[in-house]
Amino acid sequence: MREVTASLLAASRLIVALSARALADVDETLTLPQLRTLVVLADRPPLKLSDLAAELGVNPSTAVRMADRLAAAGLLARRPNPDSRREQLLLLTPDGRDLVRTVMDRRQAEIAELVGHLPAADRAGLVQALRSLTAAARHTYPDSPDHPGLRLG
Amino acid sequence: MREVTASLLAASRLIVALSARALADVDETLTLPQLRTLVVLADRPPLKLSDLAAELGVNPSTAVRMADRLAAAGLLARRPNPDSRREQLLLLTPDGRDLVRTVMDRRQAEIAELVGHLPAADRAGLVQALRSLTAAARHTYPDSPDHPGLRLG
DNA sequence: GTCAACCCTTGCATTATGCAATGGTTCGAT
DNA sequence: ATCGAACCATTGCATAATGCAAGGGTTGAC
Repeated sequence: MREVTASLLAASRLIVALSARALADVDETLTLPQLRTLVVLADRPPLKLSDLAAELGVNPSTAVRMADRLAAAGLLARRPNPDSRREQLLLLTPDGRDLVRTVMDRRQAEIAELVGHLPAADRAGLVQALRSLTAAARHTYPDSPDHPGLRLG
Repeated sequence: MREVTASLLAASRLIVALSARALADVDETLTLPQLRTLVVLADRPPLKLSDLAAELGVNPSTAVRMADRLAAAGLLARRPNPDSRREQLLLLTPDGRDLVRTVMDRRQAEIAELVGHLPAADRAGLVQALRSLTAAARHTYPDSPDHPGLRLG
């Protein structure tokens, strides 16, 4: 059992490190929270600020400032909601969308290269085992209202 | 291939979330960087500050302030190095050691519970596949002088 | 004995974060 | 219709984490 957890932790560290590297390779200045914000906003209809905050699991004030910085960097745009003057809609600019796509592609490539070194049998076993694992997580944590970080795609 | 990376990313997110939860369950106030610092210092002979900084991959000034905070919290102690007056040795207090052990145990338990829901076959396949993966990483990134985050235990 | 290299520290700047207070907006109940 | 509760974004204040640059003490080699 100790072996399982140890290998899981090592693999997780590895993926995190590769992800961080993919980000750094694409843009030295963008931080991880900033990327996370952009990712949440990508491929989704415009979000109002409070929904973004909820999605990220942070305080609204944090989301406000994050939006400030990303807007200043030209990656995000604020639009008034025509249906409600107290709300504001956030969406990515074309630059923001491009950046997200580039980083994601890069990460995909980094991980793919790693997995490419794996024997085919291990590769199949990996998918099978990890699917089981996230399924088990879904079972253990049925739905995570208070754990926004736990997104089991 | 897309499947493999997607499942890897999902699993990594899961492990990270569980780790964060284990920490929060044990101590609401301790931050992740602080825990990481304590972990580096645990089970190791006293480190001088510059070595700690190198181990963490941060600027020495960051390590100084981290040590300040952890010392203020009673988790870490500074000792003059009898062999060199310009150096300083950092080590955990008994409280610090206890805290690290508690958090690690908790994390271990969280992950173990998850893995416990896995069919035995998947469990074996998981270890095998993850071992292959970290082995592949070792091959792809022979030794990581500039990637202190990449510890393939 | 001098000077370069090393070590820790501190000042300054920036990002990320939460809590509390505030002013504007919406909506339902009266 | 209006009044108050709920909602929304924002800002002030505090703290942690981080890097860069400068500075003062210490060591060691030459």
